[in-house]
Amino acid sequence: MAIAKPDFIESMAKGMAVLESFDTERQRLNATLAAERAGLTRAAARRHLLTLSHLGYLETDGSYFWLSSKVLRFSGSYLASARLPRVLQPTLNRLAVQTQASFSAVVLDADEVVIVARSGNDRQPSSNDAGRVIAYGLHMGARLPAHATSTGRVLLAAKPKTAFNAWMKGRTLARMTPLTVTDPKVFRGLIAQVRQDDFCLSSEEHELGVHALAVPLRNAQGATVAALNVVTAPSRMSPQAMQRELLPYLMATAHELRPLL
Amino acid sequence: MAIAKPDFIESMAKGMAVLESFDTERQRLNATLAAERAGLTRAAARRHLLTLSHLGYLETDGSYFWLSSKVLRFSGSYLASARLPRVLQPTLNRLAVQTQASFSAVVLDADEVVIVARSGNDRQPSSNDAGRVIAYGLHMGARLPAHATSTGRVLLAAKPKTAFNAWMKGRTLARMTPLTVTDPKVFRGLIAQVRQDDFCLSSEEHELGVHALAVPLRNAQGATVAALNVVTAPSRMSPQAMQRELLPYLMATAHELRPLL
DNA sequence: CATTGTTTGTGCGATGATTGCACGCATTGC
DNA sequence: GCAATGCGTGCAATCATCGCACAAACAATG
Repeated sequence: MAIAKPDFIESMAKGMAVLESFDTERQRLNATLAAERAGLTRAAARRHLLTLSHLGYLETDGSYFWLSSKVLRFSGSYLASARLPRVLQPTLNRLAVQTQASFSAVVLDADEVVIVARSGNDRQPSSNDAGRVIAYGLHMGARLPAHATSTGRVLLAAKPKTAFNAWMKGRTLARMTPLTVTDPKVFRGLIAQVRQDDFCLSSEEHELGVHALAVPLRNAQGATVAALNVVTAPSRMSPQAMQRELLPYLMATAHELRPLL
Repeated sequence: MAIAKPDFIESMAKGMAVLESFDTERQRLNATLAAERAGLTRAAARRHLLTLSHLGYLETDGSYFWLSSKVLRFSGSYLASARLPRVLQPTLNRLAVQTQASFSAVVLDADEVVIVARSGNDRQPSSNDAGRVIAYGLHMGARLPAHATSTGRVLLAAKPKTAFNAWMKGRTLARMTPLTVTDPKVFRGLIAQVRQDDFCLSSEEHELGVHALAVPLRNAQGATVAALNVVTAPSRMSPQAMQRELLPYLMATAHELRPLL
């Protein structure tokens, strides 16, 4: 690696790697753990952790570190600036009121989908106060594996064939539940089906007890810019019923949004 | 400044300053603009911008840069990990259903409040489809000036007197609307009132056409850890009606949440 | 169209921030 | 009580980073 890269600040990249090493699974890290997750030496990791906590992005008890609410600053700015969430959020709110279900809009980032707008209760309506929580962890900014989600498949199906093949190349499809499709051949078939149907129904492939139905969101030029889905519990609605009752809402919404995207 | 600071990585701080220079007002920046906002030389700013866009946090057309959806990764991790939003979000969702109003939970960060959980429609119920949008920009991670918001005042009132005095010292209270209280003396009086009442009603001081009512959220040890508020339009509900009809919900919720915080 | 002024991209050598080793201290387990 | 493991942190070498300064692109003006 002889070439100089004066336009790439290494310690910045290391710092971001440290910040990224805090994820949904590992929420509290010390220098040693952060080092191995971020691929740095312990000393470097520690210094970056200290820097980030000085800047207010991390909190610490002296040896362990965790994310502070200051990191929400970035999502706040993104949500205020990006066209997509601004346009989608009010529509999703309306859908939630109309249908009493939970909706998410997502974009694809590498092999995961990222939730950029979200609405609805995470609880099933019920007579008592609580109701059962469905679909854990579906908050703004949450990342889910593309191959095991209805929205991910819709977005993968929207890729040009060559890009999709490149995406598939050498990839193993992680099993999330006993129902996850992990065989590449079967998976390619599913994607082909999505291309035909222009929607995707995925039953308990990402999380047991959750059905999801997704459609692509296209802009006026016909490019798919996001995917919209709705989730329900199988106990509440069969996949067939879901398709019959909720697909029209999704499609109508996609159509409405088209000139705005 | 002869002392060495081996535990503070300067370029990391610069990079974060660059990332922070994208905010709600200025969403697209080139090297020159980012430099002056972040307080760096143009060359340094450019290199950090390029690095951040290589890492996927920014998008660029070659000369201008803007935040990409990847920044949601941090808020996603935070929301999944932090106790506060995890506990509050379901409760806020329930409140929104019960009352048809909009609720936010916030924490204090320096002189701003940060929204860490949020629920409800941003539109007034109405016969036609749209309804009027109230309270713009109240999304997750949004930051509002503490002195002009009901929640901010509740959190300031919860500070120990000495800490509050330190906060006030030399501060000018920015005028957000014609109704914003900007006189320090009057403001101190308001805070004293909040200490007595244990709630705060703020009418159109942050944004015209928005009333807000807030209560503190305390944990089992009695420490105030966040504030919860509800917003409505004055046309829909007078401040008095708001206090009469919604304050009981807020107080009951604060009481319920107490053992969970 | 020429000219001047302004903004932007980037090579380069100097500089000092960054690095990782290595040591000493704290803590745990036997 | 001793070994073993983990952790914090000087220190000097080094190499990434810095900002200058120039070139190129572009804009405005005569």
